[in-house]
Amino acid sequence: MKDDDDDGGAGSGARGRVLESEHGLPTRGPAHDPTAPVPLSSSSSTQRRDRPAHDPTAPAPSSSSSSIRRRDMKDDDDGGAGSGACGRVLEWEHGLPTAEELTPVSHPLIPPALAAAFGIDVPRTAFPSSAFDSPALARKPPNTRLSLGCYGEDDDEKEEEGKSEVAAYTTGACGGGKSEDAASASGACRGGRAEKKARIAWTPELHNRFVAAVEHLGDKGAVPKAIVRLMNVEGLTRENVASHLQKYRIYLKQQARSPAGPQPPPAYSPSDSRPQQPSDTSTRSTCDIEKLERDKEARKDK
DNA sequence: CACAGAATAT
DNA sequence: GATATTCTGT
Repeated sequence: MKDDDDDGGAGSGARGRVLESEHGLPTRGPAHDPTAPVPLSSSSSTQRRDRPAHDPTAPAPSSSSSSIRRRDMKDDDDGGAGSGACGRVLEWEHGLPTAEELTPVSHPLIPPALAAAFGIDVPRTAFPSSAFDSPALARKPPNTRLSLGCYGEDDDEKEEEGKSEVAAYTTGACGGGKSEDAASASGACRGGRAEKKARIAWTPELHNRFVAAVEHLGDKGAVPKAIVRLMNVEGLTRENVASHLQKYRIYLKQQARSPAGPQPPPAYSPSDSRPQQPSDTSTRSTCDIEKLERDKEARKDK
């Protein structure tokens, strides 16, 4: 247990930084490939100081003029929402992110530094939009990348995570003891080995997808594996979902237990809470869920 | 063995 | 408190 640092209580501590992407949306194209798994993204409103200039070698996806925002939609996607957080909650209750929002939400959120480190350039849209034939395949291509930010330490830590990537857990077994190298995590274990998994942050977007998937799968089929598949979020592991699901269920139970309970701030999820309002039962909205549904089926079909 | 779920740890 | 990791049953 020499791990020490780690997140630990850190959560609330100063090191709250997580995988927040750049605050500014990088150059945004209109549409992305619907098939590509949405990279774990998170947009926090936390004021984030910019990273120092990127190296000249880095492509630096973040353009200086990041004022490109497409606000035509009725709702904004990110939950963080730095500006104006007024009736947004209501909006959420109304409709989960529209399908368009749900799927295409993919930005190259890899910190420039990291990208450079890996010698990769954030792929923009390598796939023909009509390539949604098989999302499953889509995730495989060289396109896929870990966008999971690491719950690193504070701000100025440097990423040394030696290519952990997905391969990290592949070796899983690795003889059982796994904490050893992790211990020196912060130090320098260039050896390259499975490191501690960075904590993922369940941003409103992620949670939305999660809820949508769960609800869509139904009580019966809402198991981690299925959920992960439906969500189709790059880097999201079954364990991540399992953990979240566990909590989510507890939350639901509480909700059920106190329907009239005067406990307004349960807010487990900043986004939405329950499935849908009781009002309509006939008007099945064709929304995000549908999209997911389609995706799922397509995938299944494959 | 892989997975889901609960229990526990960080 | 939020997630991760471990444990246990299937």
